[in-house]
Amino acid sequence: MIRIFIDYLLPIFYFKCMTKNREKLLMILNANKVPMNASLIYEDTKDSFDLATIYRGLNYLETNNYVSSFVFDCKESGVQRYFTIKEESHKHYMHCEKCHTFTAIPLCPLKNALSDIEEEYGFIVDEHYLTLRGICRHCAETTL
Amino acid sequence: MIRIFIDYLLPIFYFKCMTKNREKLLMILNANKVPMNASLIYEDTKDSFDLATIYRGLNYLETNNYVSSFVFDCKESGVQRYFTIKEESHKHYMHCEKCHTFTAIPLCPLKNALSDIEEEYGFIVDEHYLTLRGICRHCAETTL
DNA sequence: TATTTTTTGCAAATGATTCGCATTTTTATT
DNA sequence: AATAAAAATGCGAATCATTTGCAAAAAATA
Ligand SMILES: [Mn+2]
Ligand SMILES: [Mn+2]
Ligand SMILES: [Zn+2]
Ligand SMILES: [Zn+2]
Repeated sequence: MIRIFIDYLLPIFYFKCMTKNREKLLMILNANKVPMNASLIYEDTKDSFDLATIYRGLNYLETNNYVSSFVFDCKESGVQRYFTIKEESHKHYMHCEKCHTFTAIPLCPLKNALSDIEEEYGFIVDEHYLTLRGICRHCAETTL
Repeated sequence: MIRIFIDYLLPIFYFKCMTKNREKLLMILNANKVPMNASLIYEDTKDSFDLATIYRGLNYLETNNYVSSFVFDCKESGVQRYFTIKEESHKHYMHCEKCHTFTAIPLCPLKNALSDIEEEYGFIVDEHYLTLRGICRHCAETTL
């Protein structure tokens, strides 16, 4: 299997503890570039490995900073955790409730806002979660 | 039971279909002013009514626009849905991972950003979810 | 008051995620 | 390479928030 990864996003000891399964998970997330949940990944890798292994693998990858995740309540498939490869900058997403896909918002619209809030409320912000829900351009055009 | 509600936040036919239980849910949410999940409310109303009724009541109140909700993954209590009374303007919250409470962010820091995104990506934004996770002022001061 | 509709309590079902444990694979040590 | 120790996997069972079926209770309507 060919290992294609962008250096800067990988911890130094990449090959340490990187099993075939974990690597496959990374490949899938890297190939799709959109947030995927466990069952979506399971589809992608059918009969290749177990769902529990996928969950365990994703958790491992997250605690070791290869991927990050968020929970989202899709009107079609309910509340699930979605995973993405960690990139240079963190990302937020818009979710279309017609085609149920995620689209990345290239730059975080909260840059200044967060430091303002920290200053004003003395709250130390470790993480922030932002998701938009609506109708994507494509679905808006093809008026179903 | 005394009915204290702020007019503007209540649909016109407030008393229609407003059962004792649903009213109690509103009272609790209105009294606490912070996002509460079903079990939290259940504590508050112990032996008064059933957990399933709480869920059903909250769902009713949400579809009828009395309350709104979001899912949040608290490091202590996991992924749960939190409900708040609907106020004039929608609200976002900071969650402290030391005392596990929510604090409202009085004004939404996404005002302009959203219309920019709609314009740039042709995505129609129906809802947006923003939550901050960190350490609140109080917990930061009392260095545990 | 009688009839219809809605809500409730309780128990059982659901669905995403986790966990226990025996087995297999990987890593470290002779 | 062979052996011993450690970590990962598959499978099934457990967990936990939330939902649902159903019969009884309450509320709305006639
Ligand atoms: Mn969706
Ligand atoms: Mn918490
Ligand atoms: Zn779409
Ligand atoms: Zn705190």
